[in-house]
Amino acid sequence: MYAEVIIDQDAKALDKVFEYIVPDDLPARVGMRAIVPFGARYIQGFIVALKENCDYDKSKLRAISSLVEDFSAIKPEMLSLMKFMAEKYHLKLASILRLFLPSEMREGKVKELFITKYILNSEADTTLSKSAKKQQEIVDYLKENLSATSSELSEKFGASAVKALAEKGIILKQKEQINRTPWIMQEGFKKVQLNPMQQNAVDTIRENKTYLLHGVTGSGKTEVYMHLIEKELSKGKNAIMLVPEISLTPQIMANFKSRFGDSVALLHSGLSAGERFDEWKRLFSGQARIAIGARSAIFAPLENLGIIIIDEEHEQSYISESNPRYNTHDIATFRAKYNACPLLLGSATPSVESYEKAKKGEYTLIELPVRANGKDMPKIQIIDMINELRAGNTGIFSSQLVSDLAKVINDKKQAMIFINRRGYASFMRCRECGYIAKCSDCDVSLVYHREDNRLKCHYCGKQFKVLDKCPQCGSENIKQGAVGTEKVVQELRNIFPNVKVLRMDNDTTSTKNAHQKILNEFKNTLPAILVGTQMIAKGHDFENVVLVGIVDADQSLYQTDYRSTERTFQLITQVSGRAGRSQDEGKVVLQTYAPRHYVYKFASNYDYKGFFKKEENIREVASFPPFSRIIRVLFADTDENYVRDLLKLCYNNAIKLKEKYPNEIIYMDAMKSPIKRMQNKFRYQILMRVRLEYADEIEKDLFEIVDKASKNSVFFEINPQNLS
DNA sequence: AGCACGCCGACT
DNA sequence: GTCGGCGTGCTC
Repeated sequence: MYAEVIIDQDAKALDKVFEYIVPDDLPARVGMRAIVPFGARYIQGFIVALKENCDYDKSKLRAISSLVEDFSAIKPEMLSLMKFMAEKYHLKLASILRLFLPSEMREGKVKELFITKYILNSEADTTLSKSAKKQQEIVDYLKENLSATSSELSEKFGASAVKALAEKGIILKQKEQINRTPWIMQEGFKKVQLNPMQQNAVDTIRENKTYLLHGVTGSGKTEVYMHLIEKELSKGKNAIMLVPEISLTPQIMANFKSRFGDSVALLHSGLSAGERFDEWKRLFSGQARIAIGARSAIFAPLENLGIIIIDEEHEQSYISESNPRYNTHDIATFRAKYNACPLLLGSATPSVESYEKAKKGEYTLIELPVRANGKDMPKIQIIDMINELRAGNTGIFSSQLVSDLAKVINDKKQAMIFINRRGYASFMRCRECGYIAKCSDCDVSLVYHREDNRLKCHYCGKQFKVLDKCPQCGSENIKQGAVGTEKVVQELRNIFPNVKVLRMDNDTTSTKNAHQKILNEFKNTLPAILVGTQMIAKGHDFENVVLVGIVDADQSLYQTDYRSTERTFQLITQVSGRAGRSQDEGKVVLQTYAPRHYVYKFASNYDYKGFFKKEENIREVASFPPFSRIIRVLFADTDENYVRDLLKLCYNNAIKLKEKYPNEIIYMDAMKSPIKRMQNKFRYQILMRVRLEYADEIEKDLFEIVDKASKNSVFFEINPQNLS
């Protein structure tokens, strides 16, 4: 018997199958980890196939030395998934397999998945010498209790006595798989009665299809998820539910725990490596049957899936941006298909990509158009900041926002101020007329680069001189810049010196429980103002928040990628949902320098469909995804000359694709990456935008060209989230 | 990734 | 003369 083995090393030269002889007495099975001789040393590998014949030169074959565990850590589904991912993302096999195992099991670490128990050997003579007191105690103990775990015995009577008895054959080792605990619904949670629309959603979602659940904020999507999971569990199936990391708040986790008890495994960033492994183990052994977690939970070692749910499906965090790069939607689609189960994507603001698929019939659209509590969404008032400027207000806050804040404080209520600041890119804007510097070729905003004092397009690499005069109105008051959280807090304290102002952003939440601390303090203070970034946008329901201020909404609008408008819409909708959660009517004040931009019109009316239609049209006309595909090949290495040469070589070959696909390649160029150096690696890239019809073929050709030229240092990205 | 083999410079 | 620099190539 021969085995195909993938060496557990993340190197391109080793990214292939190696063949080994399986010794006759070795109980090797597909999916097991094995130790194999490799060159001059022994290393770990994964057995991905077993076969009767070998393809490699027989005389050169060596034999597997040993197995790491006596079970298959990689299940058949995951091996298929590995092939799928390798093909789709052009990733190394070993780097994919590593995603499937918790870090505790990585690189030689052997983990017990079974409890070792001891029982008395009924055939052995149990008479012991009088001096062996401890051993006698163990025998008596086992007579009483029939079996005990090895750790229990060692702890009570000492490891040496256990060992001695085992050697004499008086007690026997037994490996017992961790018991599958039946799913028991826990008491102590109130089962919510679904409204007819929710019930309809639950009833509809049962086929092996992808469903897009478009439910407005507060429409009770989570209840639908819970009912669906319950339904599948009662059929004996298992479930995966993905949520953005940020929504894995303690309250939400407690909710699921009380509802599903021990059958739920929660995978969140707060777990230590050991805890993470324990949860993995519970899923692997069938003890836990629901995996809830952020992106990587899609790789949960569950079989027999009954449903996969992706909540807030539009969230960026579902796309892995560091290698191995993958898109959770693709993985979920694969697993749902493999398990012949439904895939449910839920969102109040679906991504344009997903909604487009629903429109084309690829996904089945289900809508929850009303809030479960029957309340309207808070009213959104758009404030034209250019008018404020003209009126002589050069501050951060509009007079409307200041007076609304004053009222909130007077009423002893709370407000949230949301600052839309993502990344460090900043754009150049005319303070008089609101003009934004844009690329002449790409219709995306230019980014100001301080080092060389130039404006650059992150899509095509084209550079422009910094403007000293607005080309639209001639004003010289044109600057680049964004407002920071600190500045907002400072100004609030100036205006309202006696009011508690809390700040929540990356800087203030770096320590472990800072997050919760700030939220608790906010919750217990009346009146109070919470200032924050994306972080405060979701999940937290404070019943006393009656006002939400969005300062500088344009920040995400003028970021340099085609998804920025979409993101702005999503953000406004999400942030607005924070106001007026209880009996009081809420209000949102949205400040912008571009009040007539379509995104504000649609967002302020909560008109997702209208927004989608407009956005879809723009993308189609401009040939951006989902009507095209963006391919980015990133070259990164510590040796700048090496990467530059590599880029040149690849580009010179890739340019020939233009002849092969004259009408399919919309755009193609090579350039330095916007962030030229990262982690001591110099970064260059080839950027392409191609039509969908031949996108797969072009991608494949590109893979081939790059593979031929390089041993390493190359990463591929499809429709990247950002181009840094 | 590691490790061996291999062909040119300054050292006991 | 040789110890060792790391370039190139291979590992089933």
